[in-house]
Amino acid sequence: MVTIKDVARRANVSIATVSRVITHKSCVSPEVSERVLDAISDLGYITDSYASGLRSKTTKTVGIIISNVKNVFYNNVLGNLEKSLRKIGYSLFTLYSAENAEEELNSFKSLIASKVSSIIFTPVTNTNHKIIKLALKRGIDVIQLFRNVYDYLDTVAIDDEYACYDAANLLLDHGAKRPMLINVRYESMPNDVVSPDRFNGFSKSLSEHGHTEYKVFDYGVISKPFEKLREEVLAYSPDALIVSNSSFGLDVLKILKEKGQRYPQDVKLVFFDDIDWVAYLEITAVNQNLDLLNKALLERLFTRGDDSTVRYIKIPPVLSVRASSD
Amino acid sequence: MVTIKDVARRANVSIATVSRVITHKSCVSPEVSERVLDAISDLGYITDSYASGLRSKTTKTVGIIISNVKNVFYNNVLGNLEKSLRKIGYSLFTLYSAENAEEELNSFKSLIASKVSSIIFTPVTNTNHKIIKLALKRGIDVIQLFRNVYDYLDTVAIDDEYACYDAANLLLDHGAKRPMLINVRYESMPNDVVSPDRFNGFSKSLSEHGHTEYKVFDYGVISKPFEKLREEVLAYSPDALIVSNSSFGLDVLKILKEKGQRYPQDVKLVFFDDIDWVAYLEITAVNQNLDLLNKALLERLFTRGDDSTVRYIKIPPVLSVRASSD
DNA sequence: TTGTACGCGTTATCAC
DNA sequence: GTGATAACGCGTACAA
Repeated sequence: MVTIKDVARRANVSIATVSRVITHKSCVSPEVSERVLDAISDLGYITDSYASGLRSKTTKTVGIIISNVKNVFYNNVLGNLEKSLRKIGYSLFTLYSAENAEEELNSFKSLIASKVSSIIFTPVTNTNHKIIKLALKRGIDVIQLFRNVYDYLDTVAIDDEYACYDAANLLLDHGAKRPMLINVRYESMPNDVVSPDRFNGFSKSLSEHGHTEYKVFDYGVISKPFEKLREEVLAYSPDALIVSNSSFGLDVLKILKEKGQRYPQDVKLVFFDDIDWVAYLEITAVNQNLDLLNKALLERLFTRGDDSTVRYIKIPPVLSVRASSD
Repeated sequence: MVTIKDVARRANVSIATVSRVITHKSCVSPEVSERVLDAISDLGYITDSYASGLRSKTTKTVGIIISNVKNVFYNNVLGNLEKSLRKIGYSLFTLYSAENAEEELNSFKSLIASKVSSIIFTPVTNTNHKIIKLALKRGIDVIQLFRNVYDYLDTVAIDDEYACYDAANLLLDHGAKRPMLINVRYESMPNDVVSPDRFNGFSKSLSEHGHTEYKVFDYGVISKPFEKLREEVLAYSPDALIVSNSSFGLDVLKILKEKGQRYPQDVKLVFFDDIDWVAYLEITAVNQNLDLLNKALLERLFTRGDDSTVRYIKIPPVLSVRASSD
C-alpha cells in the first residue's frame, strides 16, 4: 500500500509537509506543493481515512438512520442530502432501523464507532436515551428528523399540523361532510408523538368549519393492517380522505376500486408525498418541499449557533392541488 | 472518551484480554470474559472503528455506488442488502454517482480510503479502469451490478435479454403487430453496453415470430428527452410497448393519456420494475426477483472461490402478468 | 490463559 | 516554510 511516507520520499519532503498539502491547514510553498501533488498523483496515493480519523479525532462523515427503506419520500431526502454533503467534502453513512428500537440502538453504536460528526435519525422509539446521551457526550451532533420524540434534541420536520390543516380546509371548502384521516402510528413508540400534529391540524380545520363528523384511523407500520383499514373505510363511508403517505394511499385506492368508488365524485382525496405516480393519477398531494428541507438540514448541520436552546425547525409544505380534491 | 484501556482497568485485566473478548479470536476464561463484558456495558464502551480498522487493515464494511438515487428498484436492492449485511455484522456504505463518471471516481476514492472489503457499483462509464485496478490491487473485491461494462470484473445482473424476450413473446402472442421497445441509454457510456441485452431479447422474439415491424427508442438518462419520446410514440403509433423502467413507464402513461389511448385495448404494456403502483394500475411488469438477487449478491460477496475466472451471474426475472398485456 | 510492547498511517506540536 | 517526533486507540506476536 502506498502511504504518506512513499509520497514524502518521492517528493523529497517530510511526511509533515505532505500532510500539510493534503489538509490545507498550513502554508507550503507553491513549488513544494506541486511536487507533492505530482507525487500523489503518480503513486495513486489515497489518504487512509482510518489513520486520519484516528489521529485527528474528527471525520467528515454524517450518519443517518432511516426507519423505513421503502419510503420513497425518505429516499429522496437521502439522495439530496448525500449530494449536498459530497459537494462540501462530506460523506453520508446511511443505516436503516426498520422501525425497530434495537436496530436503532445498533445503528447508533455503528455510527459512534465510525466517529461521525453528526447523527440524523427518524426516531422509532422514545427509549433510546442512553445511547443518544453517549453520542452527545462524545461531541456528536444528534438531530431528529420528522419525528419530535426527544425533547432535548433539535428537530427538523415537515409541518404536519399545517399540512393537515390546509388539506382539511381544502376538502371541507369543497363540500366534504364525512372527512377521514388515515394517520400513521409508529410501532414501539409508547405514546405516539407524531400523529398528534396531523390530527391537530385536521381537528383545527374541522372546528373552524363548525364540523364534528369525522373519523381517524391509525395505520400501524408493521402489522399490515390493510384489512382493518378496509373495514373502517367500508364502515364509515367517508366522502373525503387525507392519507398520511403514498404507500397507504395506494391501499386506499385499492379499497375504493374494490368498492367501485371514484374520485373526486364519490370521495375526495389528499395524499401525503407528492410523487410522480400520485401526480399522474391527478391526486392532490402534500408536497413536502424537499429542497427547502434539505437546505434547512444543511444549515442546521453546519451553521448551528452555540446557544443550547433546543430548536424545532418546521418546513412548511405546499399543497399540489389536483382533480382529486375538487 | 472511554477506551479499551479504561475497560481493562475496570475489569482488572490487560487491554489484550479485552481485545480478545471483543474479537472472539482467542480464548479467554469465562469468568474473565464476563468481567470484561460487564465493564464494557458499565462504561458504555464502543470499539473505535478507526483504530481497529487502522490496526487490523480490514473492516467489515461493504461499499456500494448507485448511479441513480431516484430509482425505486435500486433503493429496494439497497434496503435488502443493508439488512442482510447488518445481520452478519457488516455495514453498508452507500454512495451515489448520479450517472456521472467523475462522481464515480470520487466514490471509489472514498471507499478505498474507507478500507471497505468490497465495492459493488452500477458502472456509469467504461473509463474508470485506473481506480478500479487500484482498488483491486489493494485487495478490494470489486463487483459490477446490473451493467456488464468491465470484462475483468464479476457481474451480478438481471437477465435483461430473457426479460425482454419473455415480454415480447407475451405481447406478440397476444396479437401485437407494431411493438416498440423503450430502452435505456447510459450517458457518458461511449458504447452502450446494457441496452443490447434488452434489444437482443426483443429482437430474438420478433424473429422467432417472423416479425420485422418494430421500433426502438433509446431513452437518455440526463437530458430529459420526454418530448422526444412523445414525438416518436406519436409518430410510430405502437400497439405494444416494453418500457425499461417504471419512471419512463409513467412518461409513457402520460403520453397515452394525452393521446386518449387506453390499455390494453389500444396499446398493450409491459413495464420493468414490478412495484406497487404498477401493480395497482394492472400493468404487466418484469419482476426482477429481488430476493434471489440479494441472495446471489451475498453469495458472490462471501463465498467466492479462489479461481480467477470472471463470472457473470444472471438473475432470471419473472413476468407478473396483468391486464395491460391482454 | 494472560500480559507486554510494538506498530498501523496519520496529524499536531514542537523546534528550527 | 519545513522537518522530526509523539501521540491517536487498537490488534497481535511474543513472552510469561
